[in-house]
Amino acid sequence: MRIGELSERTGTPRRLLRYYEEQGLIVADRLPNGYRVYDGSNVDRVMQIRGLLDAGLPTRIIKQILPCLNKPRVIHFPDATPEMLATLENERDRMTDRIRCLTRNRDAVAEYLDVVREKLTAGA
Amino acid sequence: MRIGELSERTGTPRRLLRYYEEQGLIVADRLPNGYRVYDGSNVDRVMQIRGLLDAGLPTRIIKQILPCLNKPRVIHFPDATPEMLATLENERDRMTDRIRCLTRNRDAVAEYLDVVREKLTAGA
DNA sequence: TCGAACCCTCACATTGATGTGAAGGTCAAG
DNA sequence: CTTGACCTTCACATCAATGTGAGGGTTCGA
Repeated sequence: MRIGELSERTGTPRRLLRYYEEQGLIVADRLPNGYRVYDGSNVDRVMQIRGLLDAGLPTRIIKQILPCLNKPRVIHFPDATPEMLATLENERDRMTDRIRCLTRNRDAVAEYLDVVREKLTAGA
Repeated sequence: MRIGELSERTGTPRRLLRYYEEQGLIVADRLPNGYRVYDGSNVDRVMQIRGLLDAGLPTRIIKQILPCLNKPRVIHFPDATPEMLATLENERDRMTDRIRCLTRNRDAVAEYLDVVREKLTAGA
């Protein structure tokens, strides 16, 4: 598929798909005329990128964790330098922190909503 | 305490504490000379704000969910307009999405690290 | 009374993720 | 062969979060 279809299927502006490519998050083949071509796997990939961006991770970090997520677990050991492993461990922990923070606050919001709903139905 | 101490205790630049105040996320009393004064509760509050910012929520949203998080559950019903409730429900769901995404990816990173560590200790 | 260490406001700069549009090439259908 | 819907690159604009520093007031201890 070309960029327009990927854009539609992921709900992502073309502009951003080019940006993600520029940042090294996705790669695109090119047709002889220069058009970008993508295969189906890019849809999931873009969704994942958007989710992580939305969760506060910068592209720089996303680029580093994406290679860990390939389903056929192929580990490129040249990438597995000690620094890289330290970075990944650090990111893993930061993600855990984020999850904790989000969970705590989401639960509080949810509880608030429950209480309000209860009052409203009782009072009406 | 004044802004310097709050800054130290939260690891947050003064500049940002003033910014959060400007955005309506925290309030500060003022000494006669104009200096900001804070009490201990602001430490937790600032930490919470930073956590949420780090998790990708914009100040605009944080400002809306913070009132739900007061421990003595005091619900200001003037705030509880239908639009506000809809906003909160929407945010709650978005937070749930973020949690899911982060959890999935964190687990993948963790698993990757486990595999690499295993290979390294076995191979060395 | 002076200097250090605070505090204030104001304002401009930067960074990352985006929006937007110009100027132009490609291609299929009428 | 032209029109419309694609695509390209390039570049400037915006927005939120943050950095940085100027210019100036306050407080306290030597």
